[in-house]
Order: sequence, then C-alpha cells, then structure tokens
Amino acid sequence: MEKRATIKDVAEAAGVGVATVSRVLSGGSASPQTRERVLAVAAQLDYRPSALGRNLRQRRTGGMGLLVPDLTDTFYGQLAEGVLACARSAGEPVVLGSTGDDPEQEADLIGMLLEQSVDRLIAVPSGDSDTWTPAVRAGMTVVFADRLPAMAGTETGPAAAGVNDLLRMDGLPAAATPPRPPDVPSVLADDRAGIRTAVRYLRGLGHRRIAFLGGPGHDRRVAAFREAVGAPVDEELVVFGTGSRDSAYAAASGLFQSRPDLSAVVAGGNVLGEAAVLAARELDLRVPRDVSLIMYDDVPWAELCAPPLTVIAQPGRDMGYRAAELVLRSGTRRPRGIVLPTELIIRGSCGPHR
Amino acid sequence: MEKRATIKDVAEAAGVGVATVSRVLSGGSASPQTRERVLAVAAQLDYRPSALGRNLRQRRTGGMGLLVPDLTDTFYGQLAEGVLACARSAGEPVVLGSTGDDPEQEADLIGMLLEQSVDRLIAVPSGDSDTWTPAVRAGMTVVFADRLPAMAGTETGPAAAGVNDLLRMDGLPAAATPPRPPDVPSVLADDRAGIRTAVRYLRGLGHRRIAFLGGPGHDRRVAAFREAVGAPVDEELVVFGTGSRDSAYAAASGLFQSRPDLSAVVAGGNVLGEAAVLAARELDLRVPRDVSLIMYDDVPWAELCAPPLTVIAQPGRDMGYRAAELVLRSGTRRPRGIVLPTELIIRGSCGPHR
DNA sequence: ATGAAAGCGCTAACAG
DNA sequence: CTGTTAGCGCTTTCAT
Repeated sequence: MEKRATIKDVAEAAGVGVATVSRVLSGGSASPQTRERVLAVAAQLDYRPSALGRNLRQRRTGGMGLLVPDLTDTFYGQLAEGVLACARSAGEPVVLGSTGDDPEQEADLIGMLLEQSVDRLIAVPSGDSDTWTPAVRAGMTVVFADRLPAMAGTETGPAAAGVNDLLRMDGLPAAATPPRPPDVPSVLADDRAGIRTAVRYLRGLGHRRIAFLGGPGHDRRVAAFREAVGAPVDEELVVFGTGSRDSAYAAASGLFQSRPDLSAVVAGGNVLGEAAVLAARELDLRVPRDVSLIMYDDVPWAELCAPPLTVIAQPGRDMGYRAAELVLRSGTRRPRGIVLPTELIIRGSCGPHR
Repeated sequence: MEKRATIKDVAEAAGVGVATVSRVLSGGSASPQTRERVLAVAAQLDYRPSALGRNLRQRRTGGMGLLVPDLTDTFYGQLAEGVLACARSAGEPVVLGSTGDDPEQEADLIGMLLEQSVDRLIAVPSGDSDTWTPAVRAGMTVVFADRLPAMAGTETGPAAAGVNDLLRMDGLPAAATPPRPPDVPSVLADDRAGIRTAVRYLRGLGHRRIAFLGGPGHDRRVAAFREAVGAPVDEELVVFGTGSRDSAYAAASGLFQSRPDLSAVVAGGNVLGEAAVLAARELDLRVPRDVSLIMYDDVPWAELCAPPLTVIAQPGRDMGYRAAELVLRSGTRRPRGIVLPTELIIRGSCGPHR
C-alpha cells in the first residue's frame, strides 16, 4: 500500500506549478513542451488525479445516483445495466440504492446521496412528489425512469408546492398518438399504448372479463387499463400486490379464486406475471386454455414458460441508457421527458375465449 | 437550490468553534450543555455534514465498491441486493460497476474506483490475479464473492507475485467435509459439495453420460464436476459459453447436437440453464424424458418452467450481505474466507435414465 | 472541555 | 503561457 502521487508531486517532478499540471490534465492551454513533459512525468509517476480533491473543490460529486425498487426484478436489472453502460462510457461512477418500493427507504437513500453531494440522480420513484421535493430543492438534477412519483395531496384540492406542478401530465385525453412526454425529465415507456394494445388483442380473442394485476407504481398502467376496457370497470378485477413476490402471489391467487369467471389477466410487471403463472398452476388453471395471460416486461424467462408468455416488451436497457444520457447532459439542455415505445410480443399464453 | 449549511455555520450559530461541532457530531467529548446546544442548532439549520470534506480529510471515501458481471443475471441481482441491504443498514454508499465478465472493463472499473478513493471493494472477479494485484497493492480491501480470480501464469511454473499466493487453495484433496475456506477474504458457495450432490443424484437416477455446461468463472465448478464424475472424463461433454446469453445458447445447442447420447446436463449457472432449456426445446428434446437437467442457482423462474427445474441453490442474497459485512469489518479483524452451503432442490427436471 | 490552526488534493481566479 | 494563492468542508493535533 504505497501512497499515491499527488498533483504536487507531479508539479515538482516536472518543474512546473500545480496549476499547470491541472490545466494540462484537464485540457487547458499549455505549451506543447510543457504539456508533453507534464504528461510524461504524470505517466511515469502513475499519477491518478484524486476525485476527492476535485469534488470538494467543485462542491459536487461527479457521477450519478441510481435508485431502483429491487434488483432481483429482471426489468430493473436491465435498466441498471443501461445506466451503467452509459456511465462507464462517460467514466463516471454510479452510486446505487435499492428502495424496496418503500418511500421511507427511498427518502433515506436520497438523504445519503445528498450527504455525498451526488447531484445527479436517476430514480424509479416509490414515494410521491413530497418525497422528491427535498431532492429537487437541494438542487439535484433528477431524471425519473419507468414511472413518475404520484402527486401528493391530490385529493385535497390544489396540489402542494414542490415538484407537483412539474408532474402535471396531460390528463389522458382521448387517445392521441404519439404520446406527449411529460414536462419532467424522465424516460418512460408508452404504457398507455402498451396496455391498450394488449387489451385490444385480448378483446379480439373474445375476452370480456379481463383482470389487471398491478404492483406499486403501476398507476399509469391501471389508468390505461381502465381506459382501454371502457366504462363500467369491474373493480373486483383490478387488484394490487405490494411489490414483494409473496404479496404478488397472494394477490394473483386471491383474484383467481374470487373471480373464477375471469378469462384473461394483464400483469403489470414481470414479478406479477410470475405470480400469476404460479397461482394459476396451483389452482389448476391452464394457460391459455382456462385463462389467458399477458405480462408487462419481456424478460428472458418469458420464453421458457410453458407456454411461452405473451408480453408487452419495454426496452429496459435503453430506458436506463437514455436516462443516464439525460442526467449527464443536464447542464447543456433542459432535459424533457422521453417516451419509448412498447411492443406486444405474441407468444403462447393467450387463446380464444371459450 | 439553496446552499447547505456548513459546519462553520453551525459553529457560529451555536457560538462555539468548528472543532466542537465536529466532536459533538461524531460522539466526542463535550459538556452536556454545549452538546445540546450544538445539536439543536444543527437540527434547526438542517445541517448535514458533507461527506466530501470528511473524505478528503481522511483521504478515503466511505462505503464500498461492488463489481458484478451482469445485473441481468438474477443471481447477481440477489447478490447485489444483499450487499445493498447491509450497506444501507450501515448508512454507507455503494458504487456499482458491471464488468460484463470482461477483464478489461473490470480493470477500468477498478481504476475508476481507485480514482474515487473507494478503498473497499466487493467483487465477482472476471480477470485473473494479475488484474487484481493493482487494487490490492493500492491498499484496497477486497472481498471476492461467488468466485476467486484465476491464478495468473499458472502454467509457467511458480506463480508470479501478487495476490497469487493468497489464492492458493487446498488442492481439492479427497473429499473432506466441511470444506476449508480459502485464505483470501471471500464469500463463496460450497460449489464442490453442490456439484457432487447433483452428480450423485444424477448417477443414482442411472445417468452415465452427464455433461457440464459452464460459463466464465466456473472453473471451481468444472473441477468439482470432473472430480465427481471420476476418472475418464469425456471432454466433449464439458463445454463453455462466454457469458452472453447467445453464446450460452450456442454452447448448449452445440452440445446437444454433437452428443445426442448424453442423458443429463448440469448447467453451471442460471443463464446457462436458461440456454439449455431453450436449446433442448428447439431440438425437440424433452425434459426430463430425453434429457435431465440440473441448474446452478435457484431463481424465481426455475419454478415456472415446465417441468420446474431441479436446482443447486446457493444463497445469493446472503452471500452479498456477508461479503458486505466482511468488507466493512475489515478494520477490526483480518477477514478470512467464508463458505456457504448449497442445497439440491429437487423439482421436476430430472428423471431416470432410459 | 474547547478553540485555533493546519492541512487533505484539487481548481479557479489573479498576477506576472 | 504559467506560477502563486486562496479556499472547498471537514477532522485532528495542540494549546489553552
């Protein structure tokens, strides 16, 4: 454990001032001579500028934070891979946190990031806009991915100050394509189109009693579902798990048992899809003979199921990559929301209603 | 974006010196009076000590780095969740990197961490011991998880200096239980026992031509496999993918086609198991009727397969948690290797040889 | 018990 | 074009 050379060491060894070294290394002006000498000495000393010094000086950490609900969920794994790929090509570090879809943990992690002076953050938010106000007020550039924070105090009339105003999206007016991105820096999938396509597909197959199995943060998807199935929504057919696999299973199982008349279900995420398959099997419901299933997220194992699962694919890796780009370019342009397309991939888990 | 209060602000507002504030906040000695006042002022000012200043002063970043091959692989997702859980309870940040099982990227990421002065690292290593020498020499505390770096220059006689000497494990002598942990700080699964149990199980079912489908970093598993199947190992039955899903599929498919006489395969990881299922289906081989399959890693979707997959379960989350504990306690005791048990979970993907 | 002061390694004025 | 200097926010002797 030998201690690293500092900029001062390099300066002395090269017979120049520290400022010159700093300039050379960050591409400032310097005579070719000096530049070369400094570079040579730096290389020779194996000098690595310390991010510590630079960060303190600039009062900010480089890189970015990344907050996801659960890395065990393959979709978030894909998203994370995208973020990491972009960060790597920029040579920036990524500080990771897993929130477990719990607003409190999320708030703690935000606090931790603030303490680290991480001022760029990509998040799949769990808490509502109130959770996010501190981060924004502290000057963080935050890009939301996969979903937006719910608006706080929505039922109490005018929304409280904070990010709420930014979150106001178009109020889901009559189907307009292409979708208008929200005004918050964000990378989302076109949930509405994805769900609508799925529901239409099921209806085309003759299904009328279609259920939605959702999880935390799936409100845009449920909204789209309600819109797609039309007016009298059978509320018993819209159920939610809390994010854990157990609760997802319980929700799925409960749904199948309480409403044996349903003929198709749309799972709002891959963990819920997994639960649906498991619950169906346990109850001896055969897919797609007894019940058709469409799952949000295309994950590798969707193809391994018997039958292979029909899915609404969203580009997880791309979403992560784009989000990282947005958050890194935040100085350049005021980033706006991005909406990425989804795709219905028809495999074998849906059949005609019978 | 209001700027945060500094320790100086607190000191002034409380009418004390900065040193006192520092002491109070880090649990040093101070009169109850002073302590209370400082605390009150700090709370009132919403003061958060800046990690930047502290880190620079102490010439090290808190927290830890985490390097995994691929977050899209559910096992590493579990591992990461474990690490994050431990880090969170310690309030420490985690800097994440994904290596893609590529030693070069790994080396780059190590460089990045060094630049950040991250001096604790948990890694699922891709490169050999040479890749890791710089990190160790720079004074990093590194805990390996899931596997150890291969020894460099092993074929050229005496191993080169570096971490090589630390890596020397017991040379797989005749089966001794319990397994002796290596002398490197590490958290590993008991691969040998896991593989041996699996092979014995298959043999008990009458299988004689058993193949091993491996990936990067599976050398301990292959070694165990060779040991378990005994002397004349049919080398054609031991094949490798490079880590990507495509190459895993190619390897599996090639294996099935070149050796239609095999009756069972052990997949060294869940990505390879996935590939095996896919390849078998593509070739119209039925599991377990035509070929039995055991996969390393118990992942949620193993149960969804038809038939559900018999697996060698290893405690991914625990491994991550323990590794994080080790790396955090590194100041206290010199951490040694830990070996965690595996478990053969029999489901439906193995049948009698026929 | 407490304050003053010295940096940690770096960048950004500001002079020369 | 280049060197000097002043901190960034914090911990830590060292006096008091």
